[in-house]
Amino acid sequence: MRTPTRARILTAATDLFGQRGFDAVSLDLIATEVGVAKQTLLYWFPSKDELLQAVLVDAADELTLAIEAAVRASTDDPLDRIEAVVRAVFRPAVRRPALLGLVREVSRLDRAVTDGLTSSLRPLADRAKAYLSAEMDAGRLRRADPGLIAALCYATVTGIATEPEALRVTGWEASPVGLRRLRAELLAFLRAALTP
Amino acid sequence: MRTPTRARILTAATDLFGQRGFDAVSLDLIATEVGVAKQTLLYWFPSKDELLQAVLVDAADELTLAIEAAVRASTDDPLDRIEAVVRAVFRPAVRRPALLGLVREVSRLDRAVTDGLTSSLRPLADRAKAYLSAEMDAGRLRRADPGLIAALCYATVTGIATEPEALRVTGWEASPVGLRRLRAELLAFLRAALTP
DNA sequence: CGCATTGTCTACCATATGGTAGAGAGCAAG
DNA sequence: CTTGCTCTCTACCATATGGTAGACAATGCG
Repeated sequence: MRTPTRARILTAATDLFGQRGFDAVSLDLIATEVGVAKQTLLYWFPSKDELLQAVLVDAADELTLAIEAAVRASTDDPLDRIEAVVRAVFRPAVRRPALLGLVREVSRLDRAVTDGLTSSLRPLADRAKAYLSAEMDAGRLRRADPGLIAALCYATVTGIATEPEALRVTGWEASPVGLRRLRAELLAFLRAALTP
Repeated sequence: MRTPTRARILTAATDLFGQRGFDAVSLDLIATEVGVAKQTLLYWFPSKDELLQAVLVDAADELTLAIEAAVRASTDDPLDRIEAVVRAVFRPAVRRPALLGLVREVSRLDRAVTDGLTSSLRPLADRAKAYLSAEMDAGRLRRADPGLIAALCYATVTGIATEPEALRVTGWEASPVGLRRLRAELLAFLRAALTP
């Protein structure tokens, strides 16, 4: 109960929006989850839309920070670096599936709400593109469209991290060992897809 | 207006559920889209949940048929066959983005509603697994866990097909030529990821 | 103390939504 | 014609939801 109310609202809203989708989650539900009255939510965030906005900014910041830290801590080899980034994204994605689920929710929402998010992610995407392009020129990555490669990697990682249903259909089980195997296969898959 | 009402309701509901999510779409909206009164919907489908169920079954059937046709029409080479399947899924996915969006929506819904869908897709997944496994044994595909490979391919294809936002951030544009480039890169990506 | 600010709450409200009840039009069969 | 069946509609209803108005307690400050 020591955590400030605003932050608790934000994390609860992130989880719920990411798991069930924006429209499926009512303010009352979030309030109950936080253990507070609905009006306290509306005190901190004037409307449900503004709450969503704040949640999106928050999630983008968290992912951006994780990715940048992974990049700085990794070696120069592009495949290692990509692996480090994927690991950095995979960890929070597994701990809080809602986080990436939220990113996917973006495609469902109004452009007006998500424009801020996409524009805040664009620099990151641009840096990734430039980096991939340079490494392709150096012959250390398979030659391809850098932007689409970035999008494909993103799609693979978020797709696999946010769809336990699809994994269950193929017989995968959600255990620690299953998770390790999944991560290992994901990394091998990307490595094979990107090796020159 | 010649199309039977029931079918028109189904396609409208598929598009709307897939694009905006189940909870974001009201019966009134679907009815307006179809050009019919809400009670006509409730005549054909006793409740919103049963409408969803029917929509899911319908979508699964459509995808299954497209995939099976592609498999039958393709050569024996596994990489060609996978390419054929991806093309078969990519085409309806582009024409009606909602179709795959709907499949992804499944992870948000109650297990009770989606159990029918997953169990109807399981035979397809099992056949894919067995096929991949055999081809790996024959040395024509990179050795890996067949189930997870199937899931990864699925995640990549649906991820890229259902998230125009992510593509826009990386500078991609939604034109016929952009679409062809995207498909080409997707196929090259998968081919590289699966080649021994 | 006086008093303004901050944060949380109870009490409402207008609207939208899923769903019910039942009427009526068109039509095929007896 | 009449009867019954299929299909669509208008008229409602109960509930849930996002949001407003304002009371009440705590806290910090002159």
